[in-house]
Amino acid sequence: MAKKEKIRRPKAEAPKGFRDYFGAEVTERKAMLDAIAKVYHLYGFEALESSAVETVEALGKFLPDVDRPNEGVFAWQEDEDAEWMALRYDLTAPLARVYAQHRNDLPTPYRRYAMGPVWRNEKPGPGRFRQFYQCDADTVGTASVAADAEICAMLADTLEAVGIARGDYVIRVNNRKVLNGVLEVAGLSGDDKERERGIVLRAIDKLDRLGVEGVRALLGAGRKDESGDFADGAGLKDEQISVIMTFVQANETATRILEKAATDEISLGFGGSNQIRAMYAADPQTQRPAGGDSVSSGYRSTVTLGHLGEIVGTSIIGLEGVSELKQIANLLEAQGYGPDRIVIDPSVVRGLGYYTGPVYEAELTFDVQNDKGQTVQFGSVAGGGRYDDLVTRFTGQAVPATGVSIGVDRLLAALTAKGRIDRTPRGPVIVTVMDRDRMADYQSICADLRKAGIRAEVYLGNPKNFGNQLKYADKRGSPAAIIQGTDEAARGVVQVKDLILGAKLAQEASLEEWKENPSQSEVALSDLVPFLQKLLA
RNA sequence: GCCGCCGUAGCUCAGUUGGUUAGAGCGCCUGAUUGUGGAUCAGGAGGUCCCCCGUUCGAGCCGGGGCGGUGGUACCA
Repeated sequence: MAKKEKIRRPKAEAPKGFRDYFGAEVTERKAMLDAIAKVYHLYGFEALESSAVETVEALGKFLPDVDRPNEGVFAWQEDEDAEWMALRYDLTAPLARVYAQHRNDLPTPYRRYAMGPVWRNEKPGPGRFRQFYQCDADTVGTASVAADAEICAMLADTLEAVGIARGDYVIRVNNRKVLNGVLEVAGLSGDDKERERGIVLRAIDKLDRLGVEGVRALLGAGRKDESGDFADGAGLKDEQISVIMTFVQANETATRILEKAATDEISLGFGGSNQIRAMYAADPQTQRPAGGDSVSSGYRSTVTLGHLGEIVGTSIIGLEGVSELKQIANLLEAQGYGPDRIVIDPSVVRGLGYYTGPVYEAELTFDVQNDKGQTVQFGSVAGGGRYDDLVTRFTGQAVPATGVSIGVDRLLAALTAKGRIDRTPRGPVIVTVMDRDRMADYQSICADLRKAGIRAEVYLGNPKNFGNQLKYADKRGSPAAIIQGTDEAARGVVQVKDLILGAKLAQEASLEEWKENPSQSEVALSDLVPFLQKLLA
């Protein structure tokens, strides 16, 4: 019999890896973007908004499979023979295209900032989405390390501008040239060693997670993890592995050198306090420099640079890298950005293949708890570096560039988890509807509030059940409700119900007490605006 | 991609050795109460038990396959 026809309904669900952002989430992010843009602008960078869609060809050769370009990116073809199009996966590749296209009209160096969503077609995870915001600043057209130093300084200013206190973050700087020098010493500089270099790079990047032995395994035969998955190794010889491991353990070695210096000083009858403090100016787990104290961190940087010089030996490129790091440190010091905030850290490599010089990364040094109360490793909130070959793809000419990218969503999540951002929604004042035929009066009250700059609205739902109107106001997080029945209207007054106070009383007081004290005041209509202004203050 | 765990109401989950009509809490809706939020009380709506095949007189439960989710790992321009 009239069995209900099965209607196939669409699932009301955002696609995997995507989500919706409500109210405060949107306004908070906008406030953060504005704060970041203000700093970028102050440093002389120009705004740029480029298209969200690019041709796959322009986006780059970083796609693993030309026949299936939607691996990792959202890409499509209009028809069989048409060009592949894709949503941008970062803001750097589009910048290279924009600069190449408009280079005759743009100043050199070209300094621009850009912000907006980017898309990646990858497996989503907790706190990891397929659409997220980036906020970048880049300088195109100069090879000077002063550009790199400037970006590091600006990154420090930016983090402080969005509410991260000095000491709650550290910016780590390294140089790909140092790593390339090490690879050269290990005999991995040939064009045919591309694959090995990639594995080495990624292995070093995982030091903090896999530990020294894990990295060593990846450099050699490979590594089988607890989940049963096997990762292919680079298959290097023992001598090669030990060269690279010396580099990998550079931070630990720096600690040991400082330790020895301290004991030597003490055995000679000196205090050795600077050496001891420098020894401890690092994360106890990873031995990565942690900033925080200018003198000891500076001392540590000097030791690290000296050690790096020894590792790269006679490699020209390696020595160049060490020298650039020294220059950057000096430039930053001169501007007042000491090693308490920006440190030299050889363990920073960044996974991306396109970096050619200095690379940098910003990390938060305070603990962040997740919803289960566990302390969670937050990783980096911003990163960047020098990429001298990206524009060359278009022009054929060498166009050096350097820049930084801030992961805005991550930064927001960290600040929210830390309680630095107040998430309690603040709703509008609700003008309730007591008499349905007096809507015009209510709208008029509401209009007066709006003219005075008070966020307000008239209840537009079904006014039959008055209780529902207050429930609505409650759900909106409204600070107050305005009530005016026939009685009040005749006397030219309104009832103002303080919902925040009321809710507080409801928790503490008994039912009877609460009913008797409705946290409500009668106010003359003419006094309503000043009354509310005082209440909302 | 690989490995493990999971899939029952909007949410969190029970569900006995395989047995009739699948339950609870929370949430939602209606009413007690068309002039007052919380609480209480009464009532109500809401399910292809992820899908398919098989075993069985009989499957939410057993077997096989698929799909989906999740955690780890790999990749991440």
